[in-house]
Amino acid sequence: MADGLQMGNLSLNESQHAPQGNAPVGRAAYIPPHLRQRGPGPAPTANAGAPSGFGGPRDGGNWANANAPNFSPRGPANGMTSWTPDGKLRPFNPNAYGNPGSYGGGSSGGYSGGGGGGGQQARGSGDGQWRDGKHVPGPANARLERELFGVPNDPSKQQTGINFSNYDDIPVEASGNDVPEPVTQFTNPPLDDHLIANIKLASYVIPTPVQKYSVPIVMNGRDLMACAQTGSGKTGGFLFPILSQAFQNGPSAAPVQGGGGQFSYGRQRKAYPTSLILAPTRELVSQIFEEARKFAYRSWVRPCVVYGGADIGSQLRQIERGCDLLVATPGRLVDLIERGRISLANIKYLVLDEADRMLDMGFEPQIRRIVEGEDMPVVDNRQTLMFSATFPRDIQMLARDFLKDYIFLSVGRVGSTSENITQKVEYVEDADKRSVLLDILHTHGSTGLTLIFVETKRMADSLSDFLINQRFPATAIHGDRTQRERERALELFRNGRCPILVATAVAARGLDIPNVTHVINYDLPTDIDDYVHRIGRTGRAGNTGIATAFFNRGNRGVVRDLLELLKEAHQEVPAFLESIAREGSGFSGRGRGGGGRGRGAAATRDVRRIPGGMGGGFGGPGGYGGSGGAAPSYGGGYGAPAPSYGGGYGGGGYGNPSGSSGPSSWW
DNA sequence: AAAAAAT
Repeated sequence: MADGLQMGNLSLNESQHAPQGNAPVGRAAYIPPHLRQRGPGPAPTANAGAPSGFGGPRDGGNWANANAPNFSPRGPANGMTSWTPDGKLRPFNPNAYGNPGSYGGGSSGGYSGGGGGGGQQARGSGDGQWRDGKHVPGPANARLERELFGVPNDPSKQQTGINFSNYDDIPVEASGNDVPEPVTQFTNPPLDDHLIANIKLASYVIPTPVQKYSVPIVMNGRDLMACAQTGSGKTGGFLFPILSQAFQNGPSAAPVQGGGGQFSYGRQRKAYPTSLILAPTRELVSQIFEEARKFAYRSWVRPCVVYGGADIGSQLRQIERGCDLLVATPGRLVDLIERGRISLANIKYLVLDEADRMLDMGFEPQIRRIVEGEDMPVVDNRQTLMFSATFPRDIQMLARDFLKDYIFLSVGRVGSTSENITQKVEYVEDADKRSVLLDILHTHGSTGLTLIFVETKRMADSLSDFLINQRFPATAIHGDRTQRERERALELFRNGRCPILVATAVAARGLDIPNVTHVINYDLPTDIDDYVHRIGRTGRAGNTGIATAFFNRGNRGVVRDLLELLKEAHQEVPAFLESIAREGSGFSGRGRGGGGRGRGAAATRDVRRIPGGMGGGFGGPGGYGGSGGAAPSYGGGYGAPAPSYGGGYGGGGYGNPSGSSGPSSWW
């Protein structure tokens, strides 16, 4: 569960929002970067008021009568009787979802999803179906419900999440053309009743700020570029509207290539998901998948997950049983496409989660291949949502190529204003760290879990070794350990048998571990966002937490950001921090100027509306630093080092990655 | 600099 339980009251501070388009009045209509090279841009296909989700009746038709011969391979039963290959009526079989026998049939449609006659067709336990143009939810399933949603009052199954008060003053800024009004509740309209029921089961009470905006944006058929981090509720932010529309509109009616015959009996089947969610790490896709299972409970939508390092055979079997919503890491997905087991021809919704991390990890070629090099519908024929913690230039390029007339959403840091976490910074030289750590562990007592972050894998090993020698129940997690070891370490930590976990950045983000009462930054990260994520492992679910950081001059690169953060969160600021911050009066180490940060400002800005900027927007000299911004000071920072801006990007460097438009002559 | 990721 990446994005957690919410409770209590959330009141957005409306004064901090700018829901309606922020483009200065009087300026020519905004043309998003990705359309600028395409001449007079085509009107976006999806318009407000006419959601096109999930291949619903794009032409205004009615699903019940949809004249759509080829449904997605595991599409609606459509009221047809199901026949086996040898012409017998197939008996209802709850486990035989989409039995192969039902494909490849006659001229009329090539597909009959089975389950006709009397029985409701179920897949796995409790799943629903789409029939006669209507959503028929499956029966309740107590066991599955417990598995998905946990047992009330059972701490081991307890839902954990972000403390609700953390959301109170998260600023959200939306810009772009015709930004829809945010919603304030999980209600119908706009959300589907079945989805709302599942949201209730998951104990989500009120939408998080990002959800308040993303729900109407996505449901109005708009593309979205959201700068938000794990923990902001962004998983629900895209799952809610996507699933809601799926429930209301049914499976995709997009033409399936190859004709009906391809589904003849005995042939291996290809999956044609309607939604694709890409994320960088295995842990992340697993978490997203688990969320999707919750909100797809009893619905016709069957979520699947694929990622590397796991047995591909079982993943294939899962896909064969039906795959409407696919959560994937890029590498494994490319593999499956190459094997001909997945087609993207029916994609209606594409989500890139943690896009900046995916690029950091070198996934751009795979992502471009998936989005532009296979059978994915073009940008106008799908809805694309991108999420990214930062908005550096390579992400802007991606947005320009993958999105159309998008709405830019900027969500402030979660936890930056949290007072549930008491943050302490101690001055500790490297040589003293071990003994100070022992002091802390001795005095902190044995309540709760302690998570210790270090910068290197070697340090993780040596420190956990040291602690074990000192008779502390410690273990370690880092990228050089096998997946098994990682899972084992996490499990030991979770269940309290090893209440001390030494971790590298692998555990900093996304992982949701309940009952962490103390986070120790034995080594501070160089990126303040990492720090925020790390301390966010504690103070969750209404509990308080302590975050201790060991600081010395080696960390002066983050001193300014750290200082700013502590003040923002109303934490005590030690005097040595102030003085070290004054020492290094020059750069703050990472080129993050004043700009878009600080004082509760949203994390990032919509570069499209920088004054005077659009023309030079993407990189005229001095470029997107905004009006007159000299290169080094560069406004927002966006997490990239200052030197890389400059004029750096003229001519060759930029190229034309998508190949979708003319070469270097641009606006 | 580290981490992560298809085999």
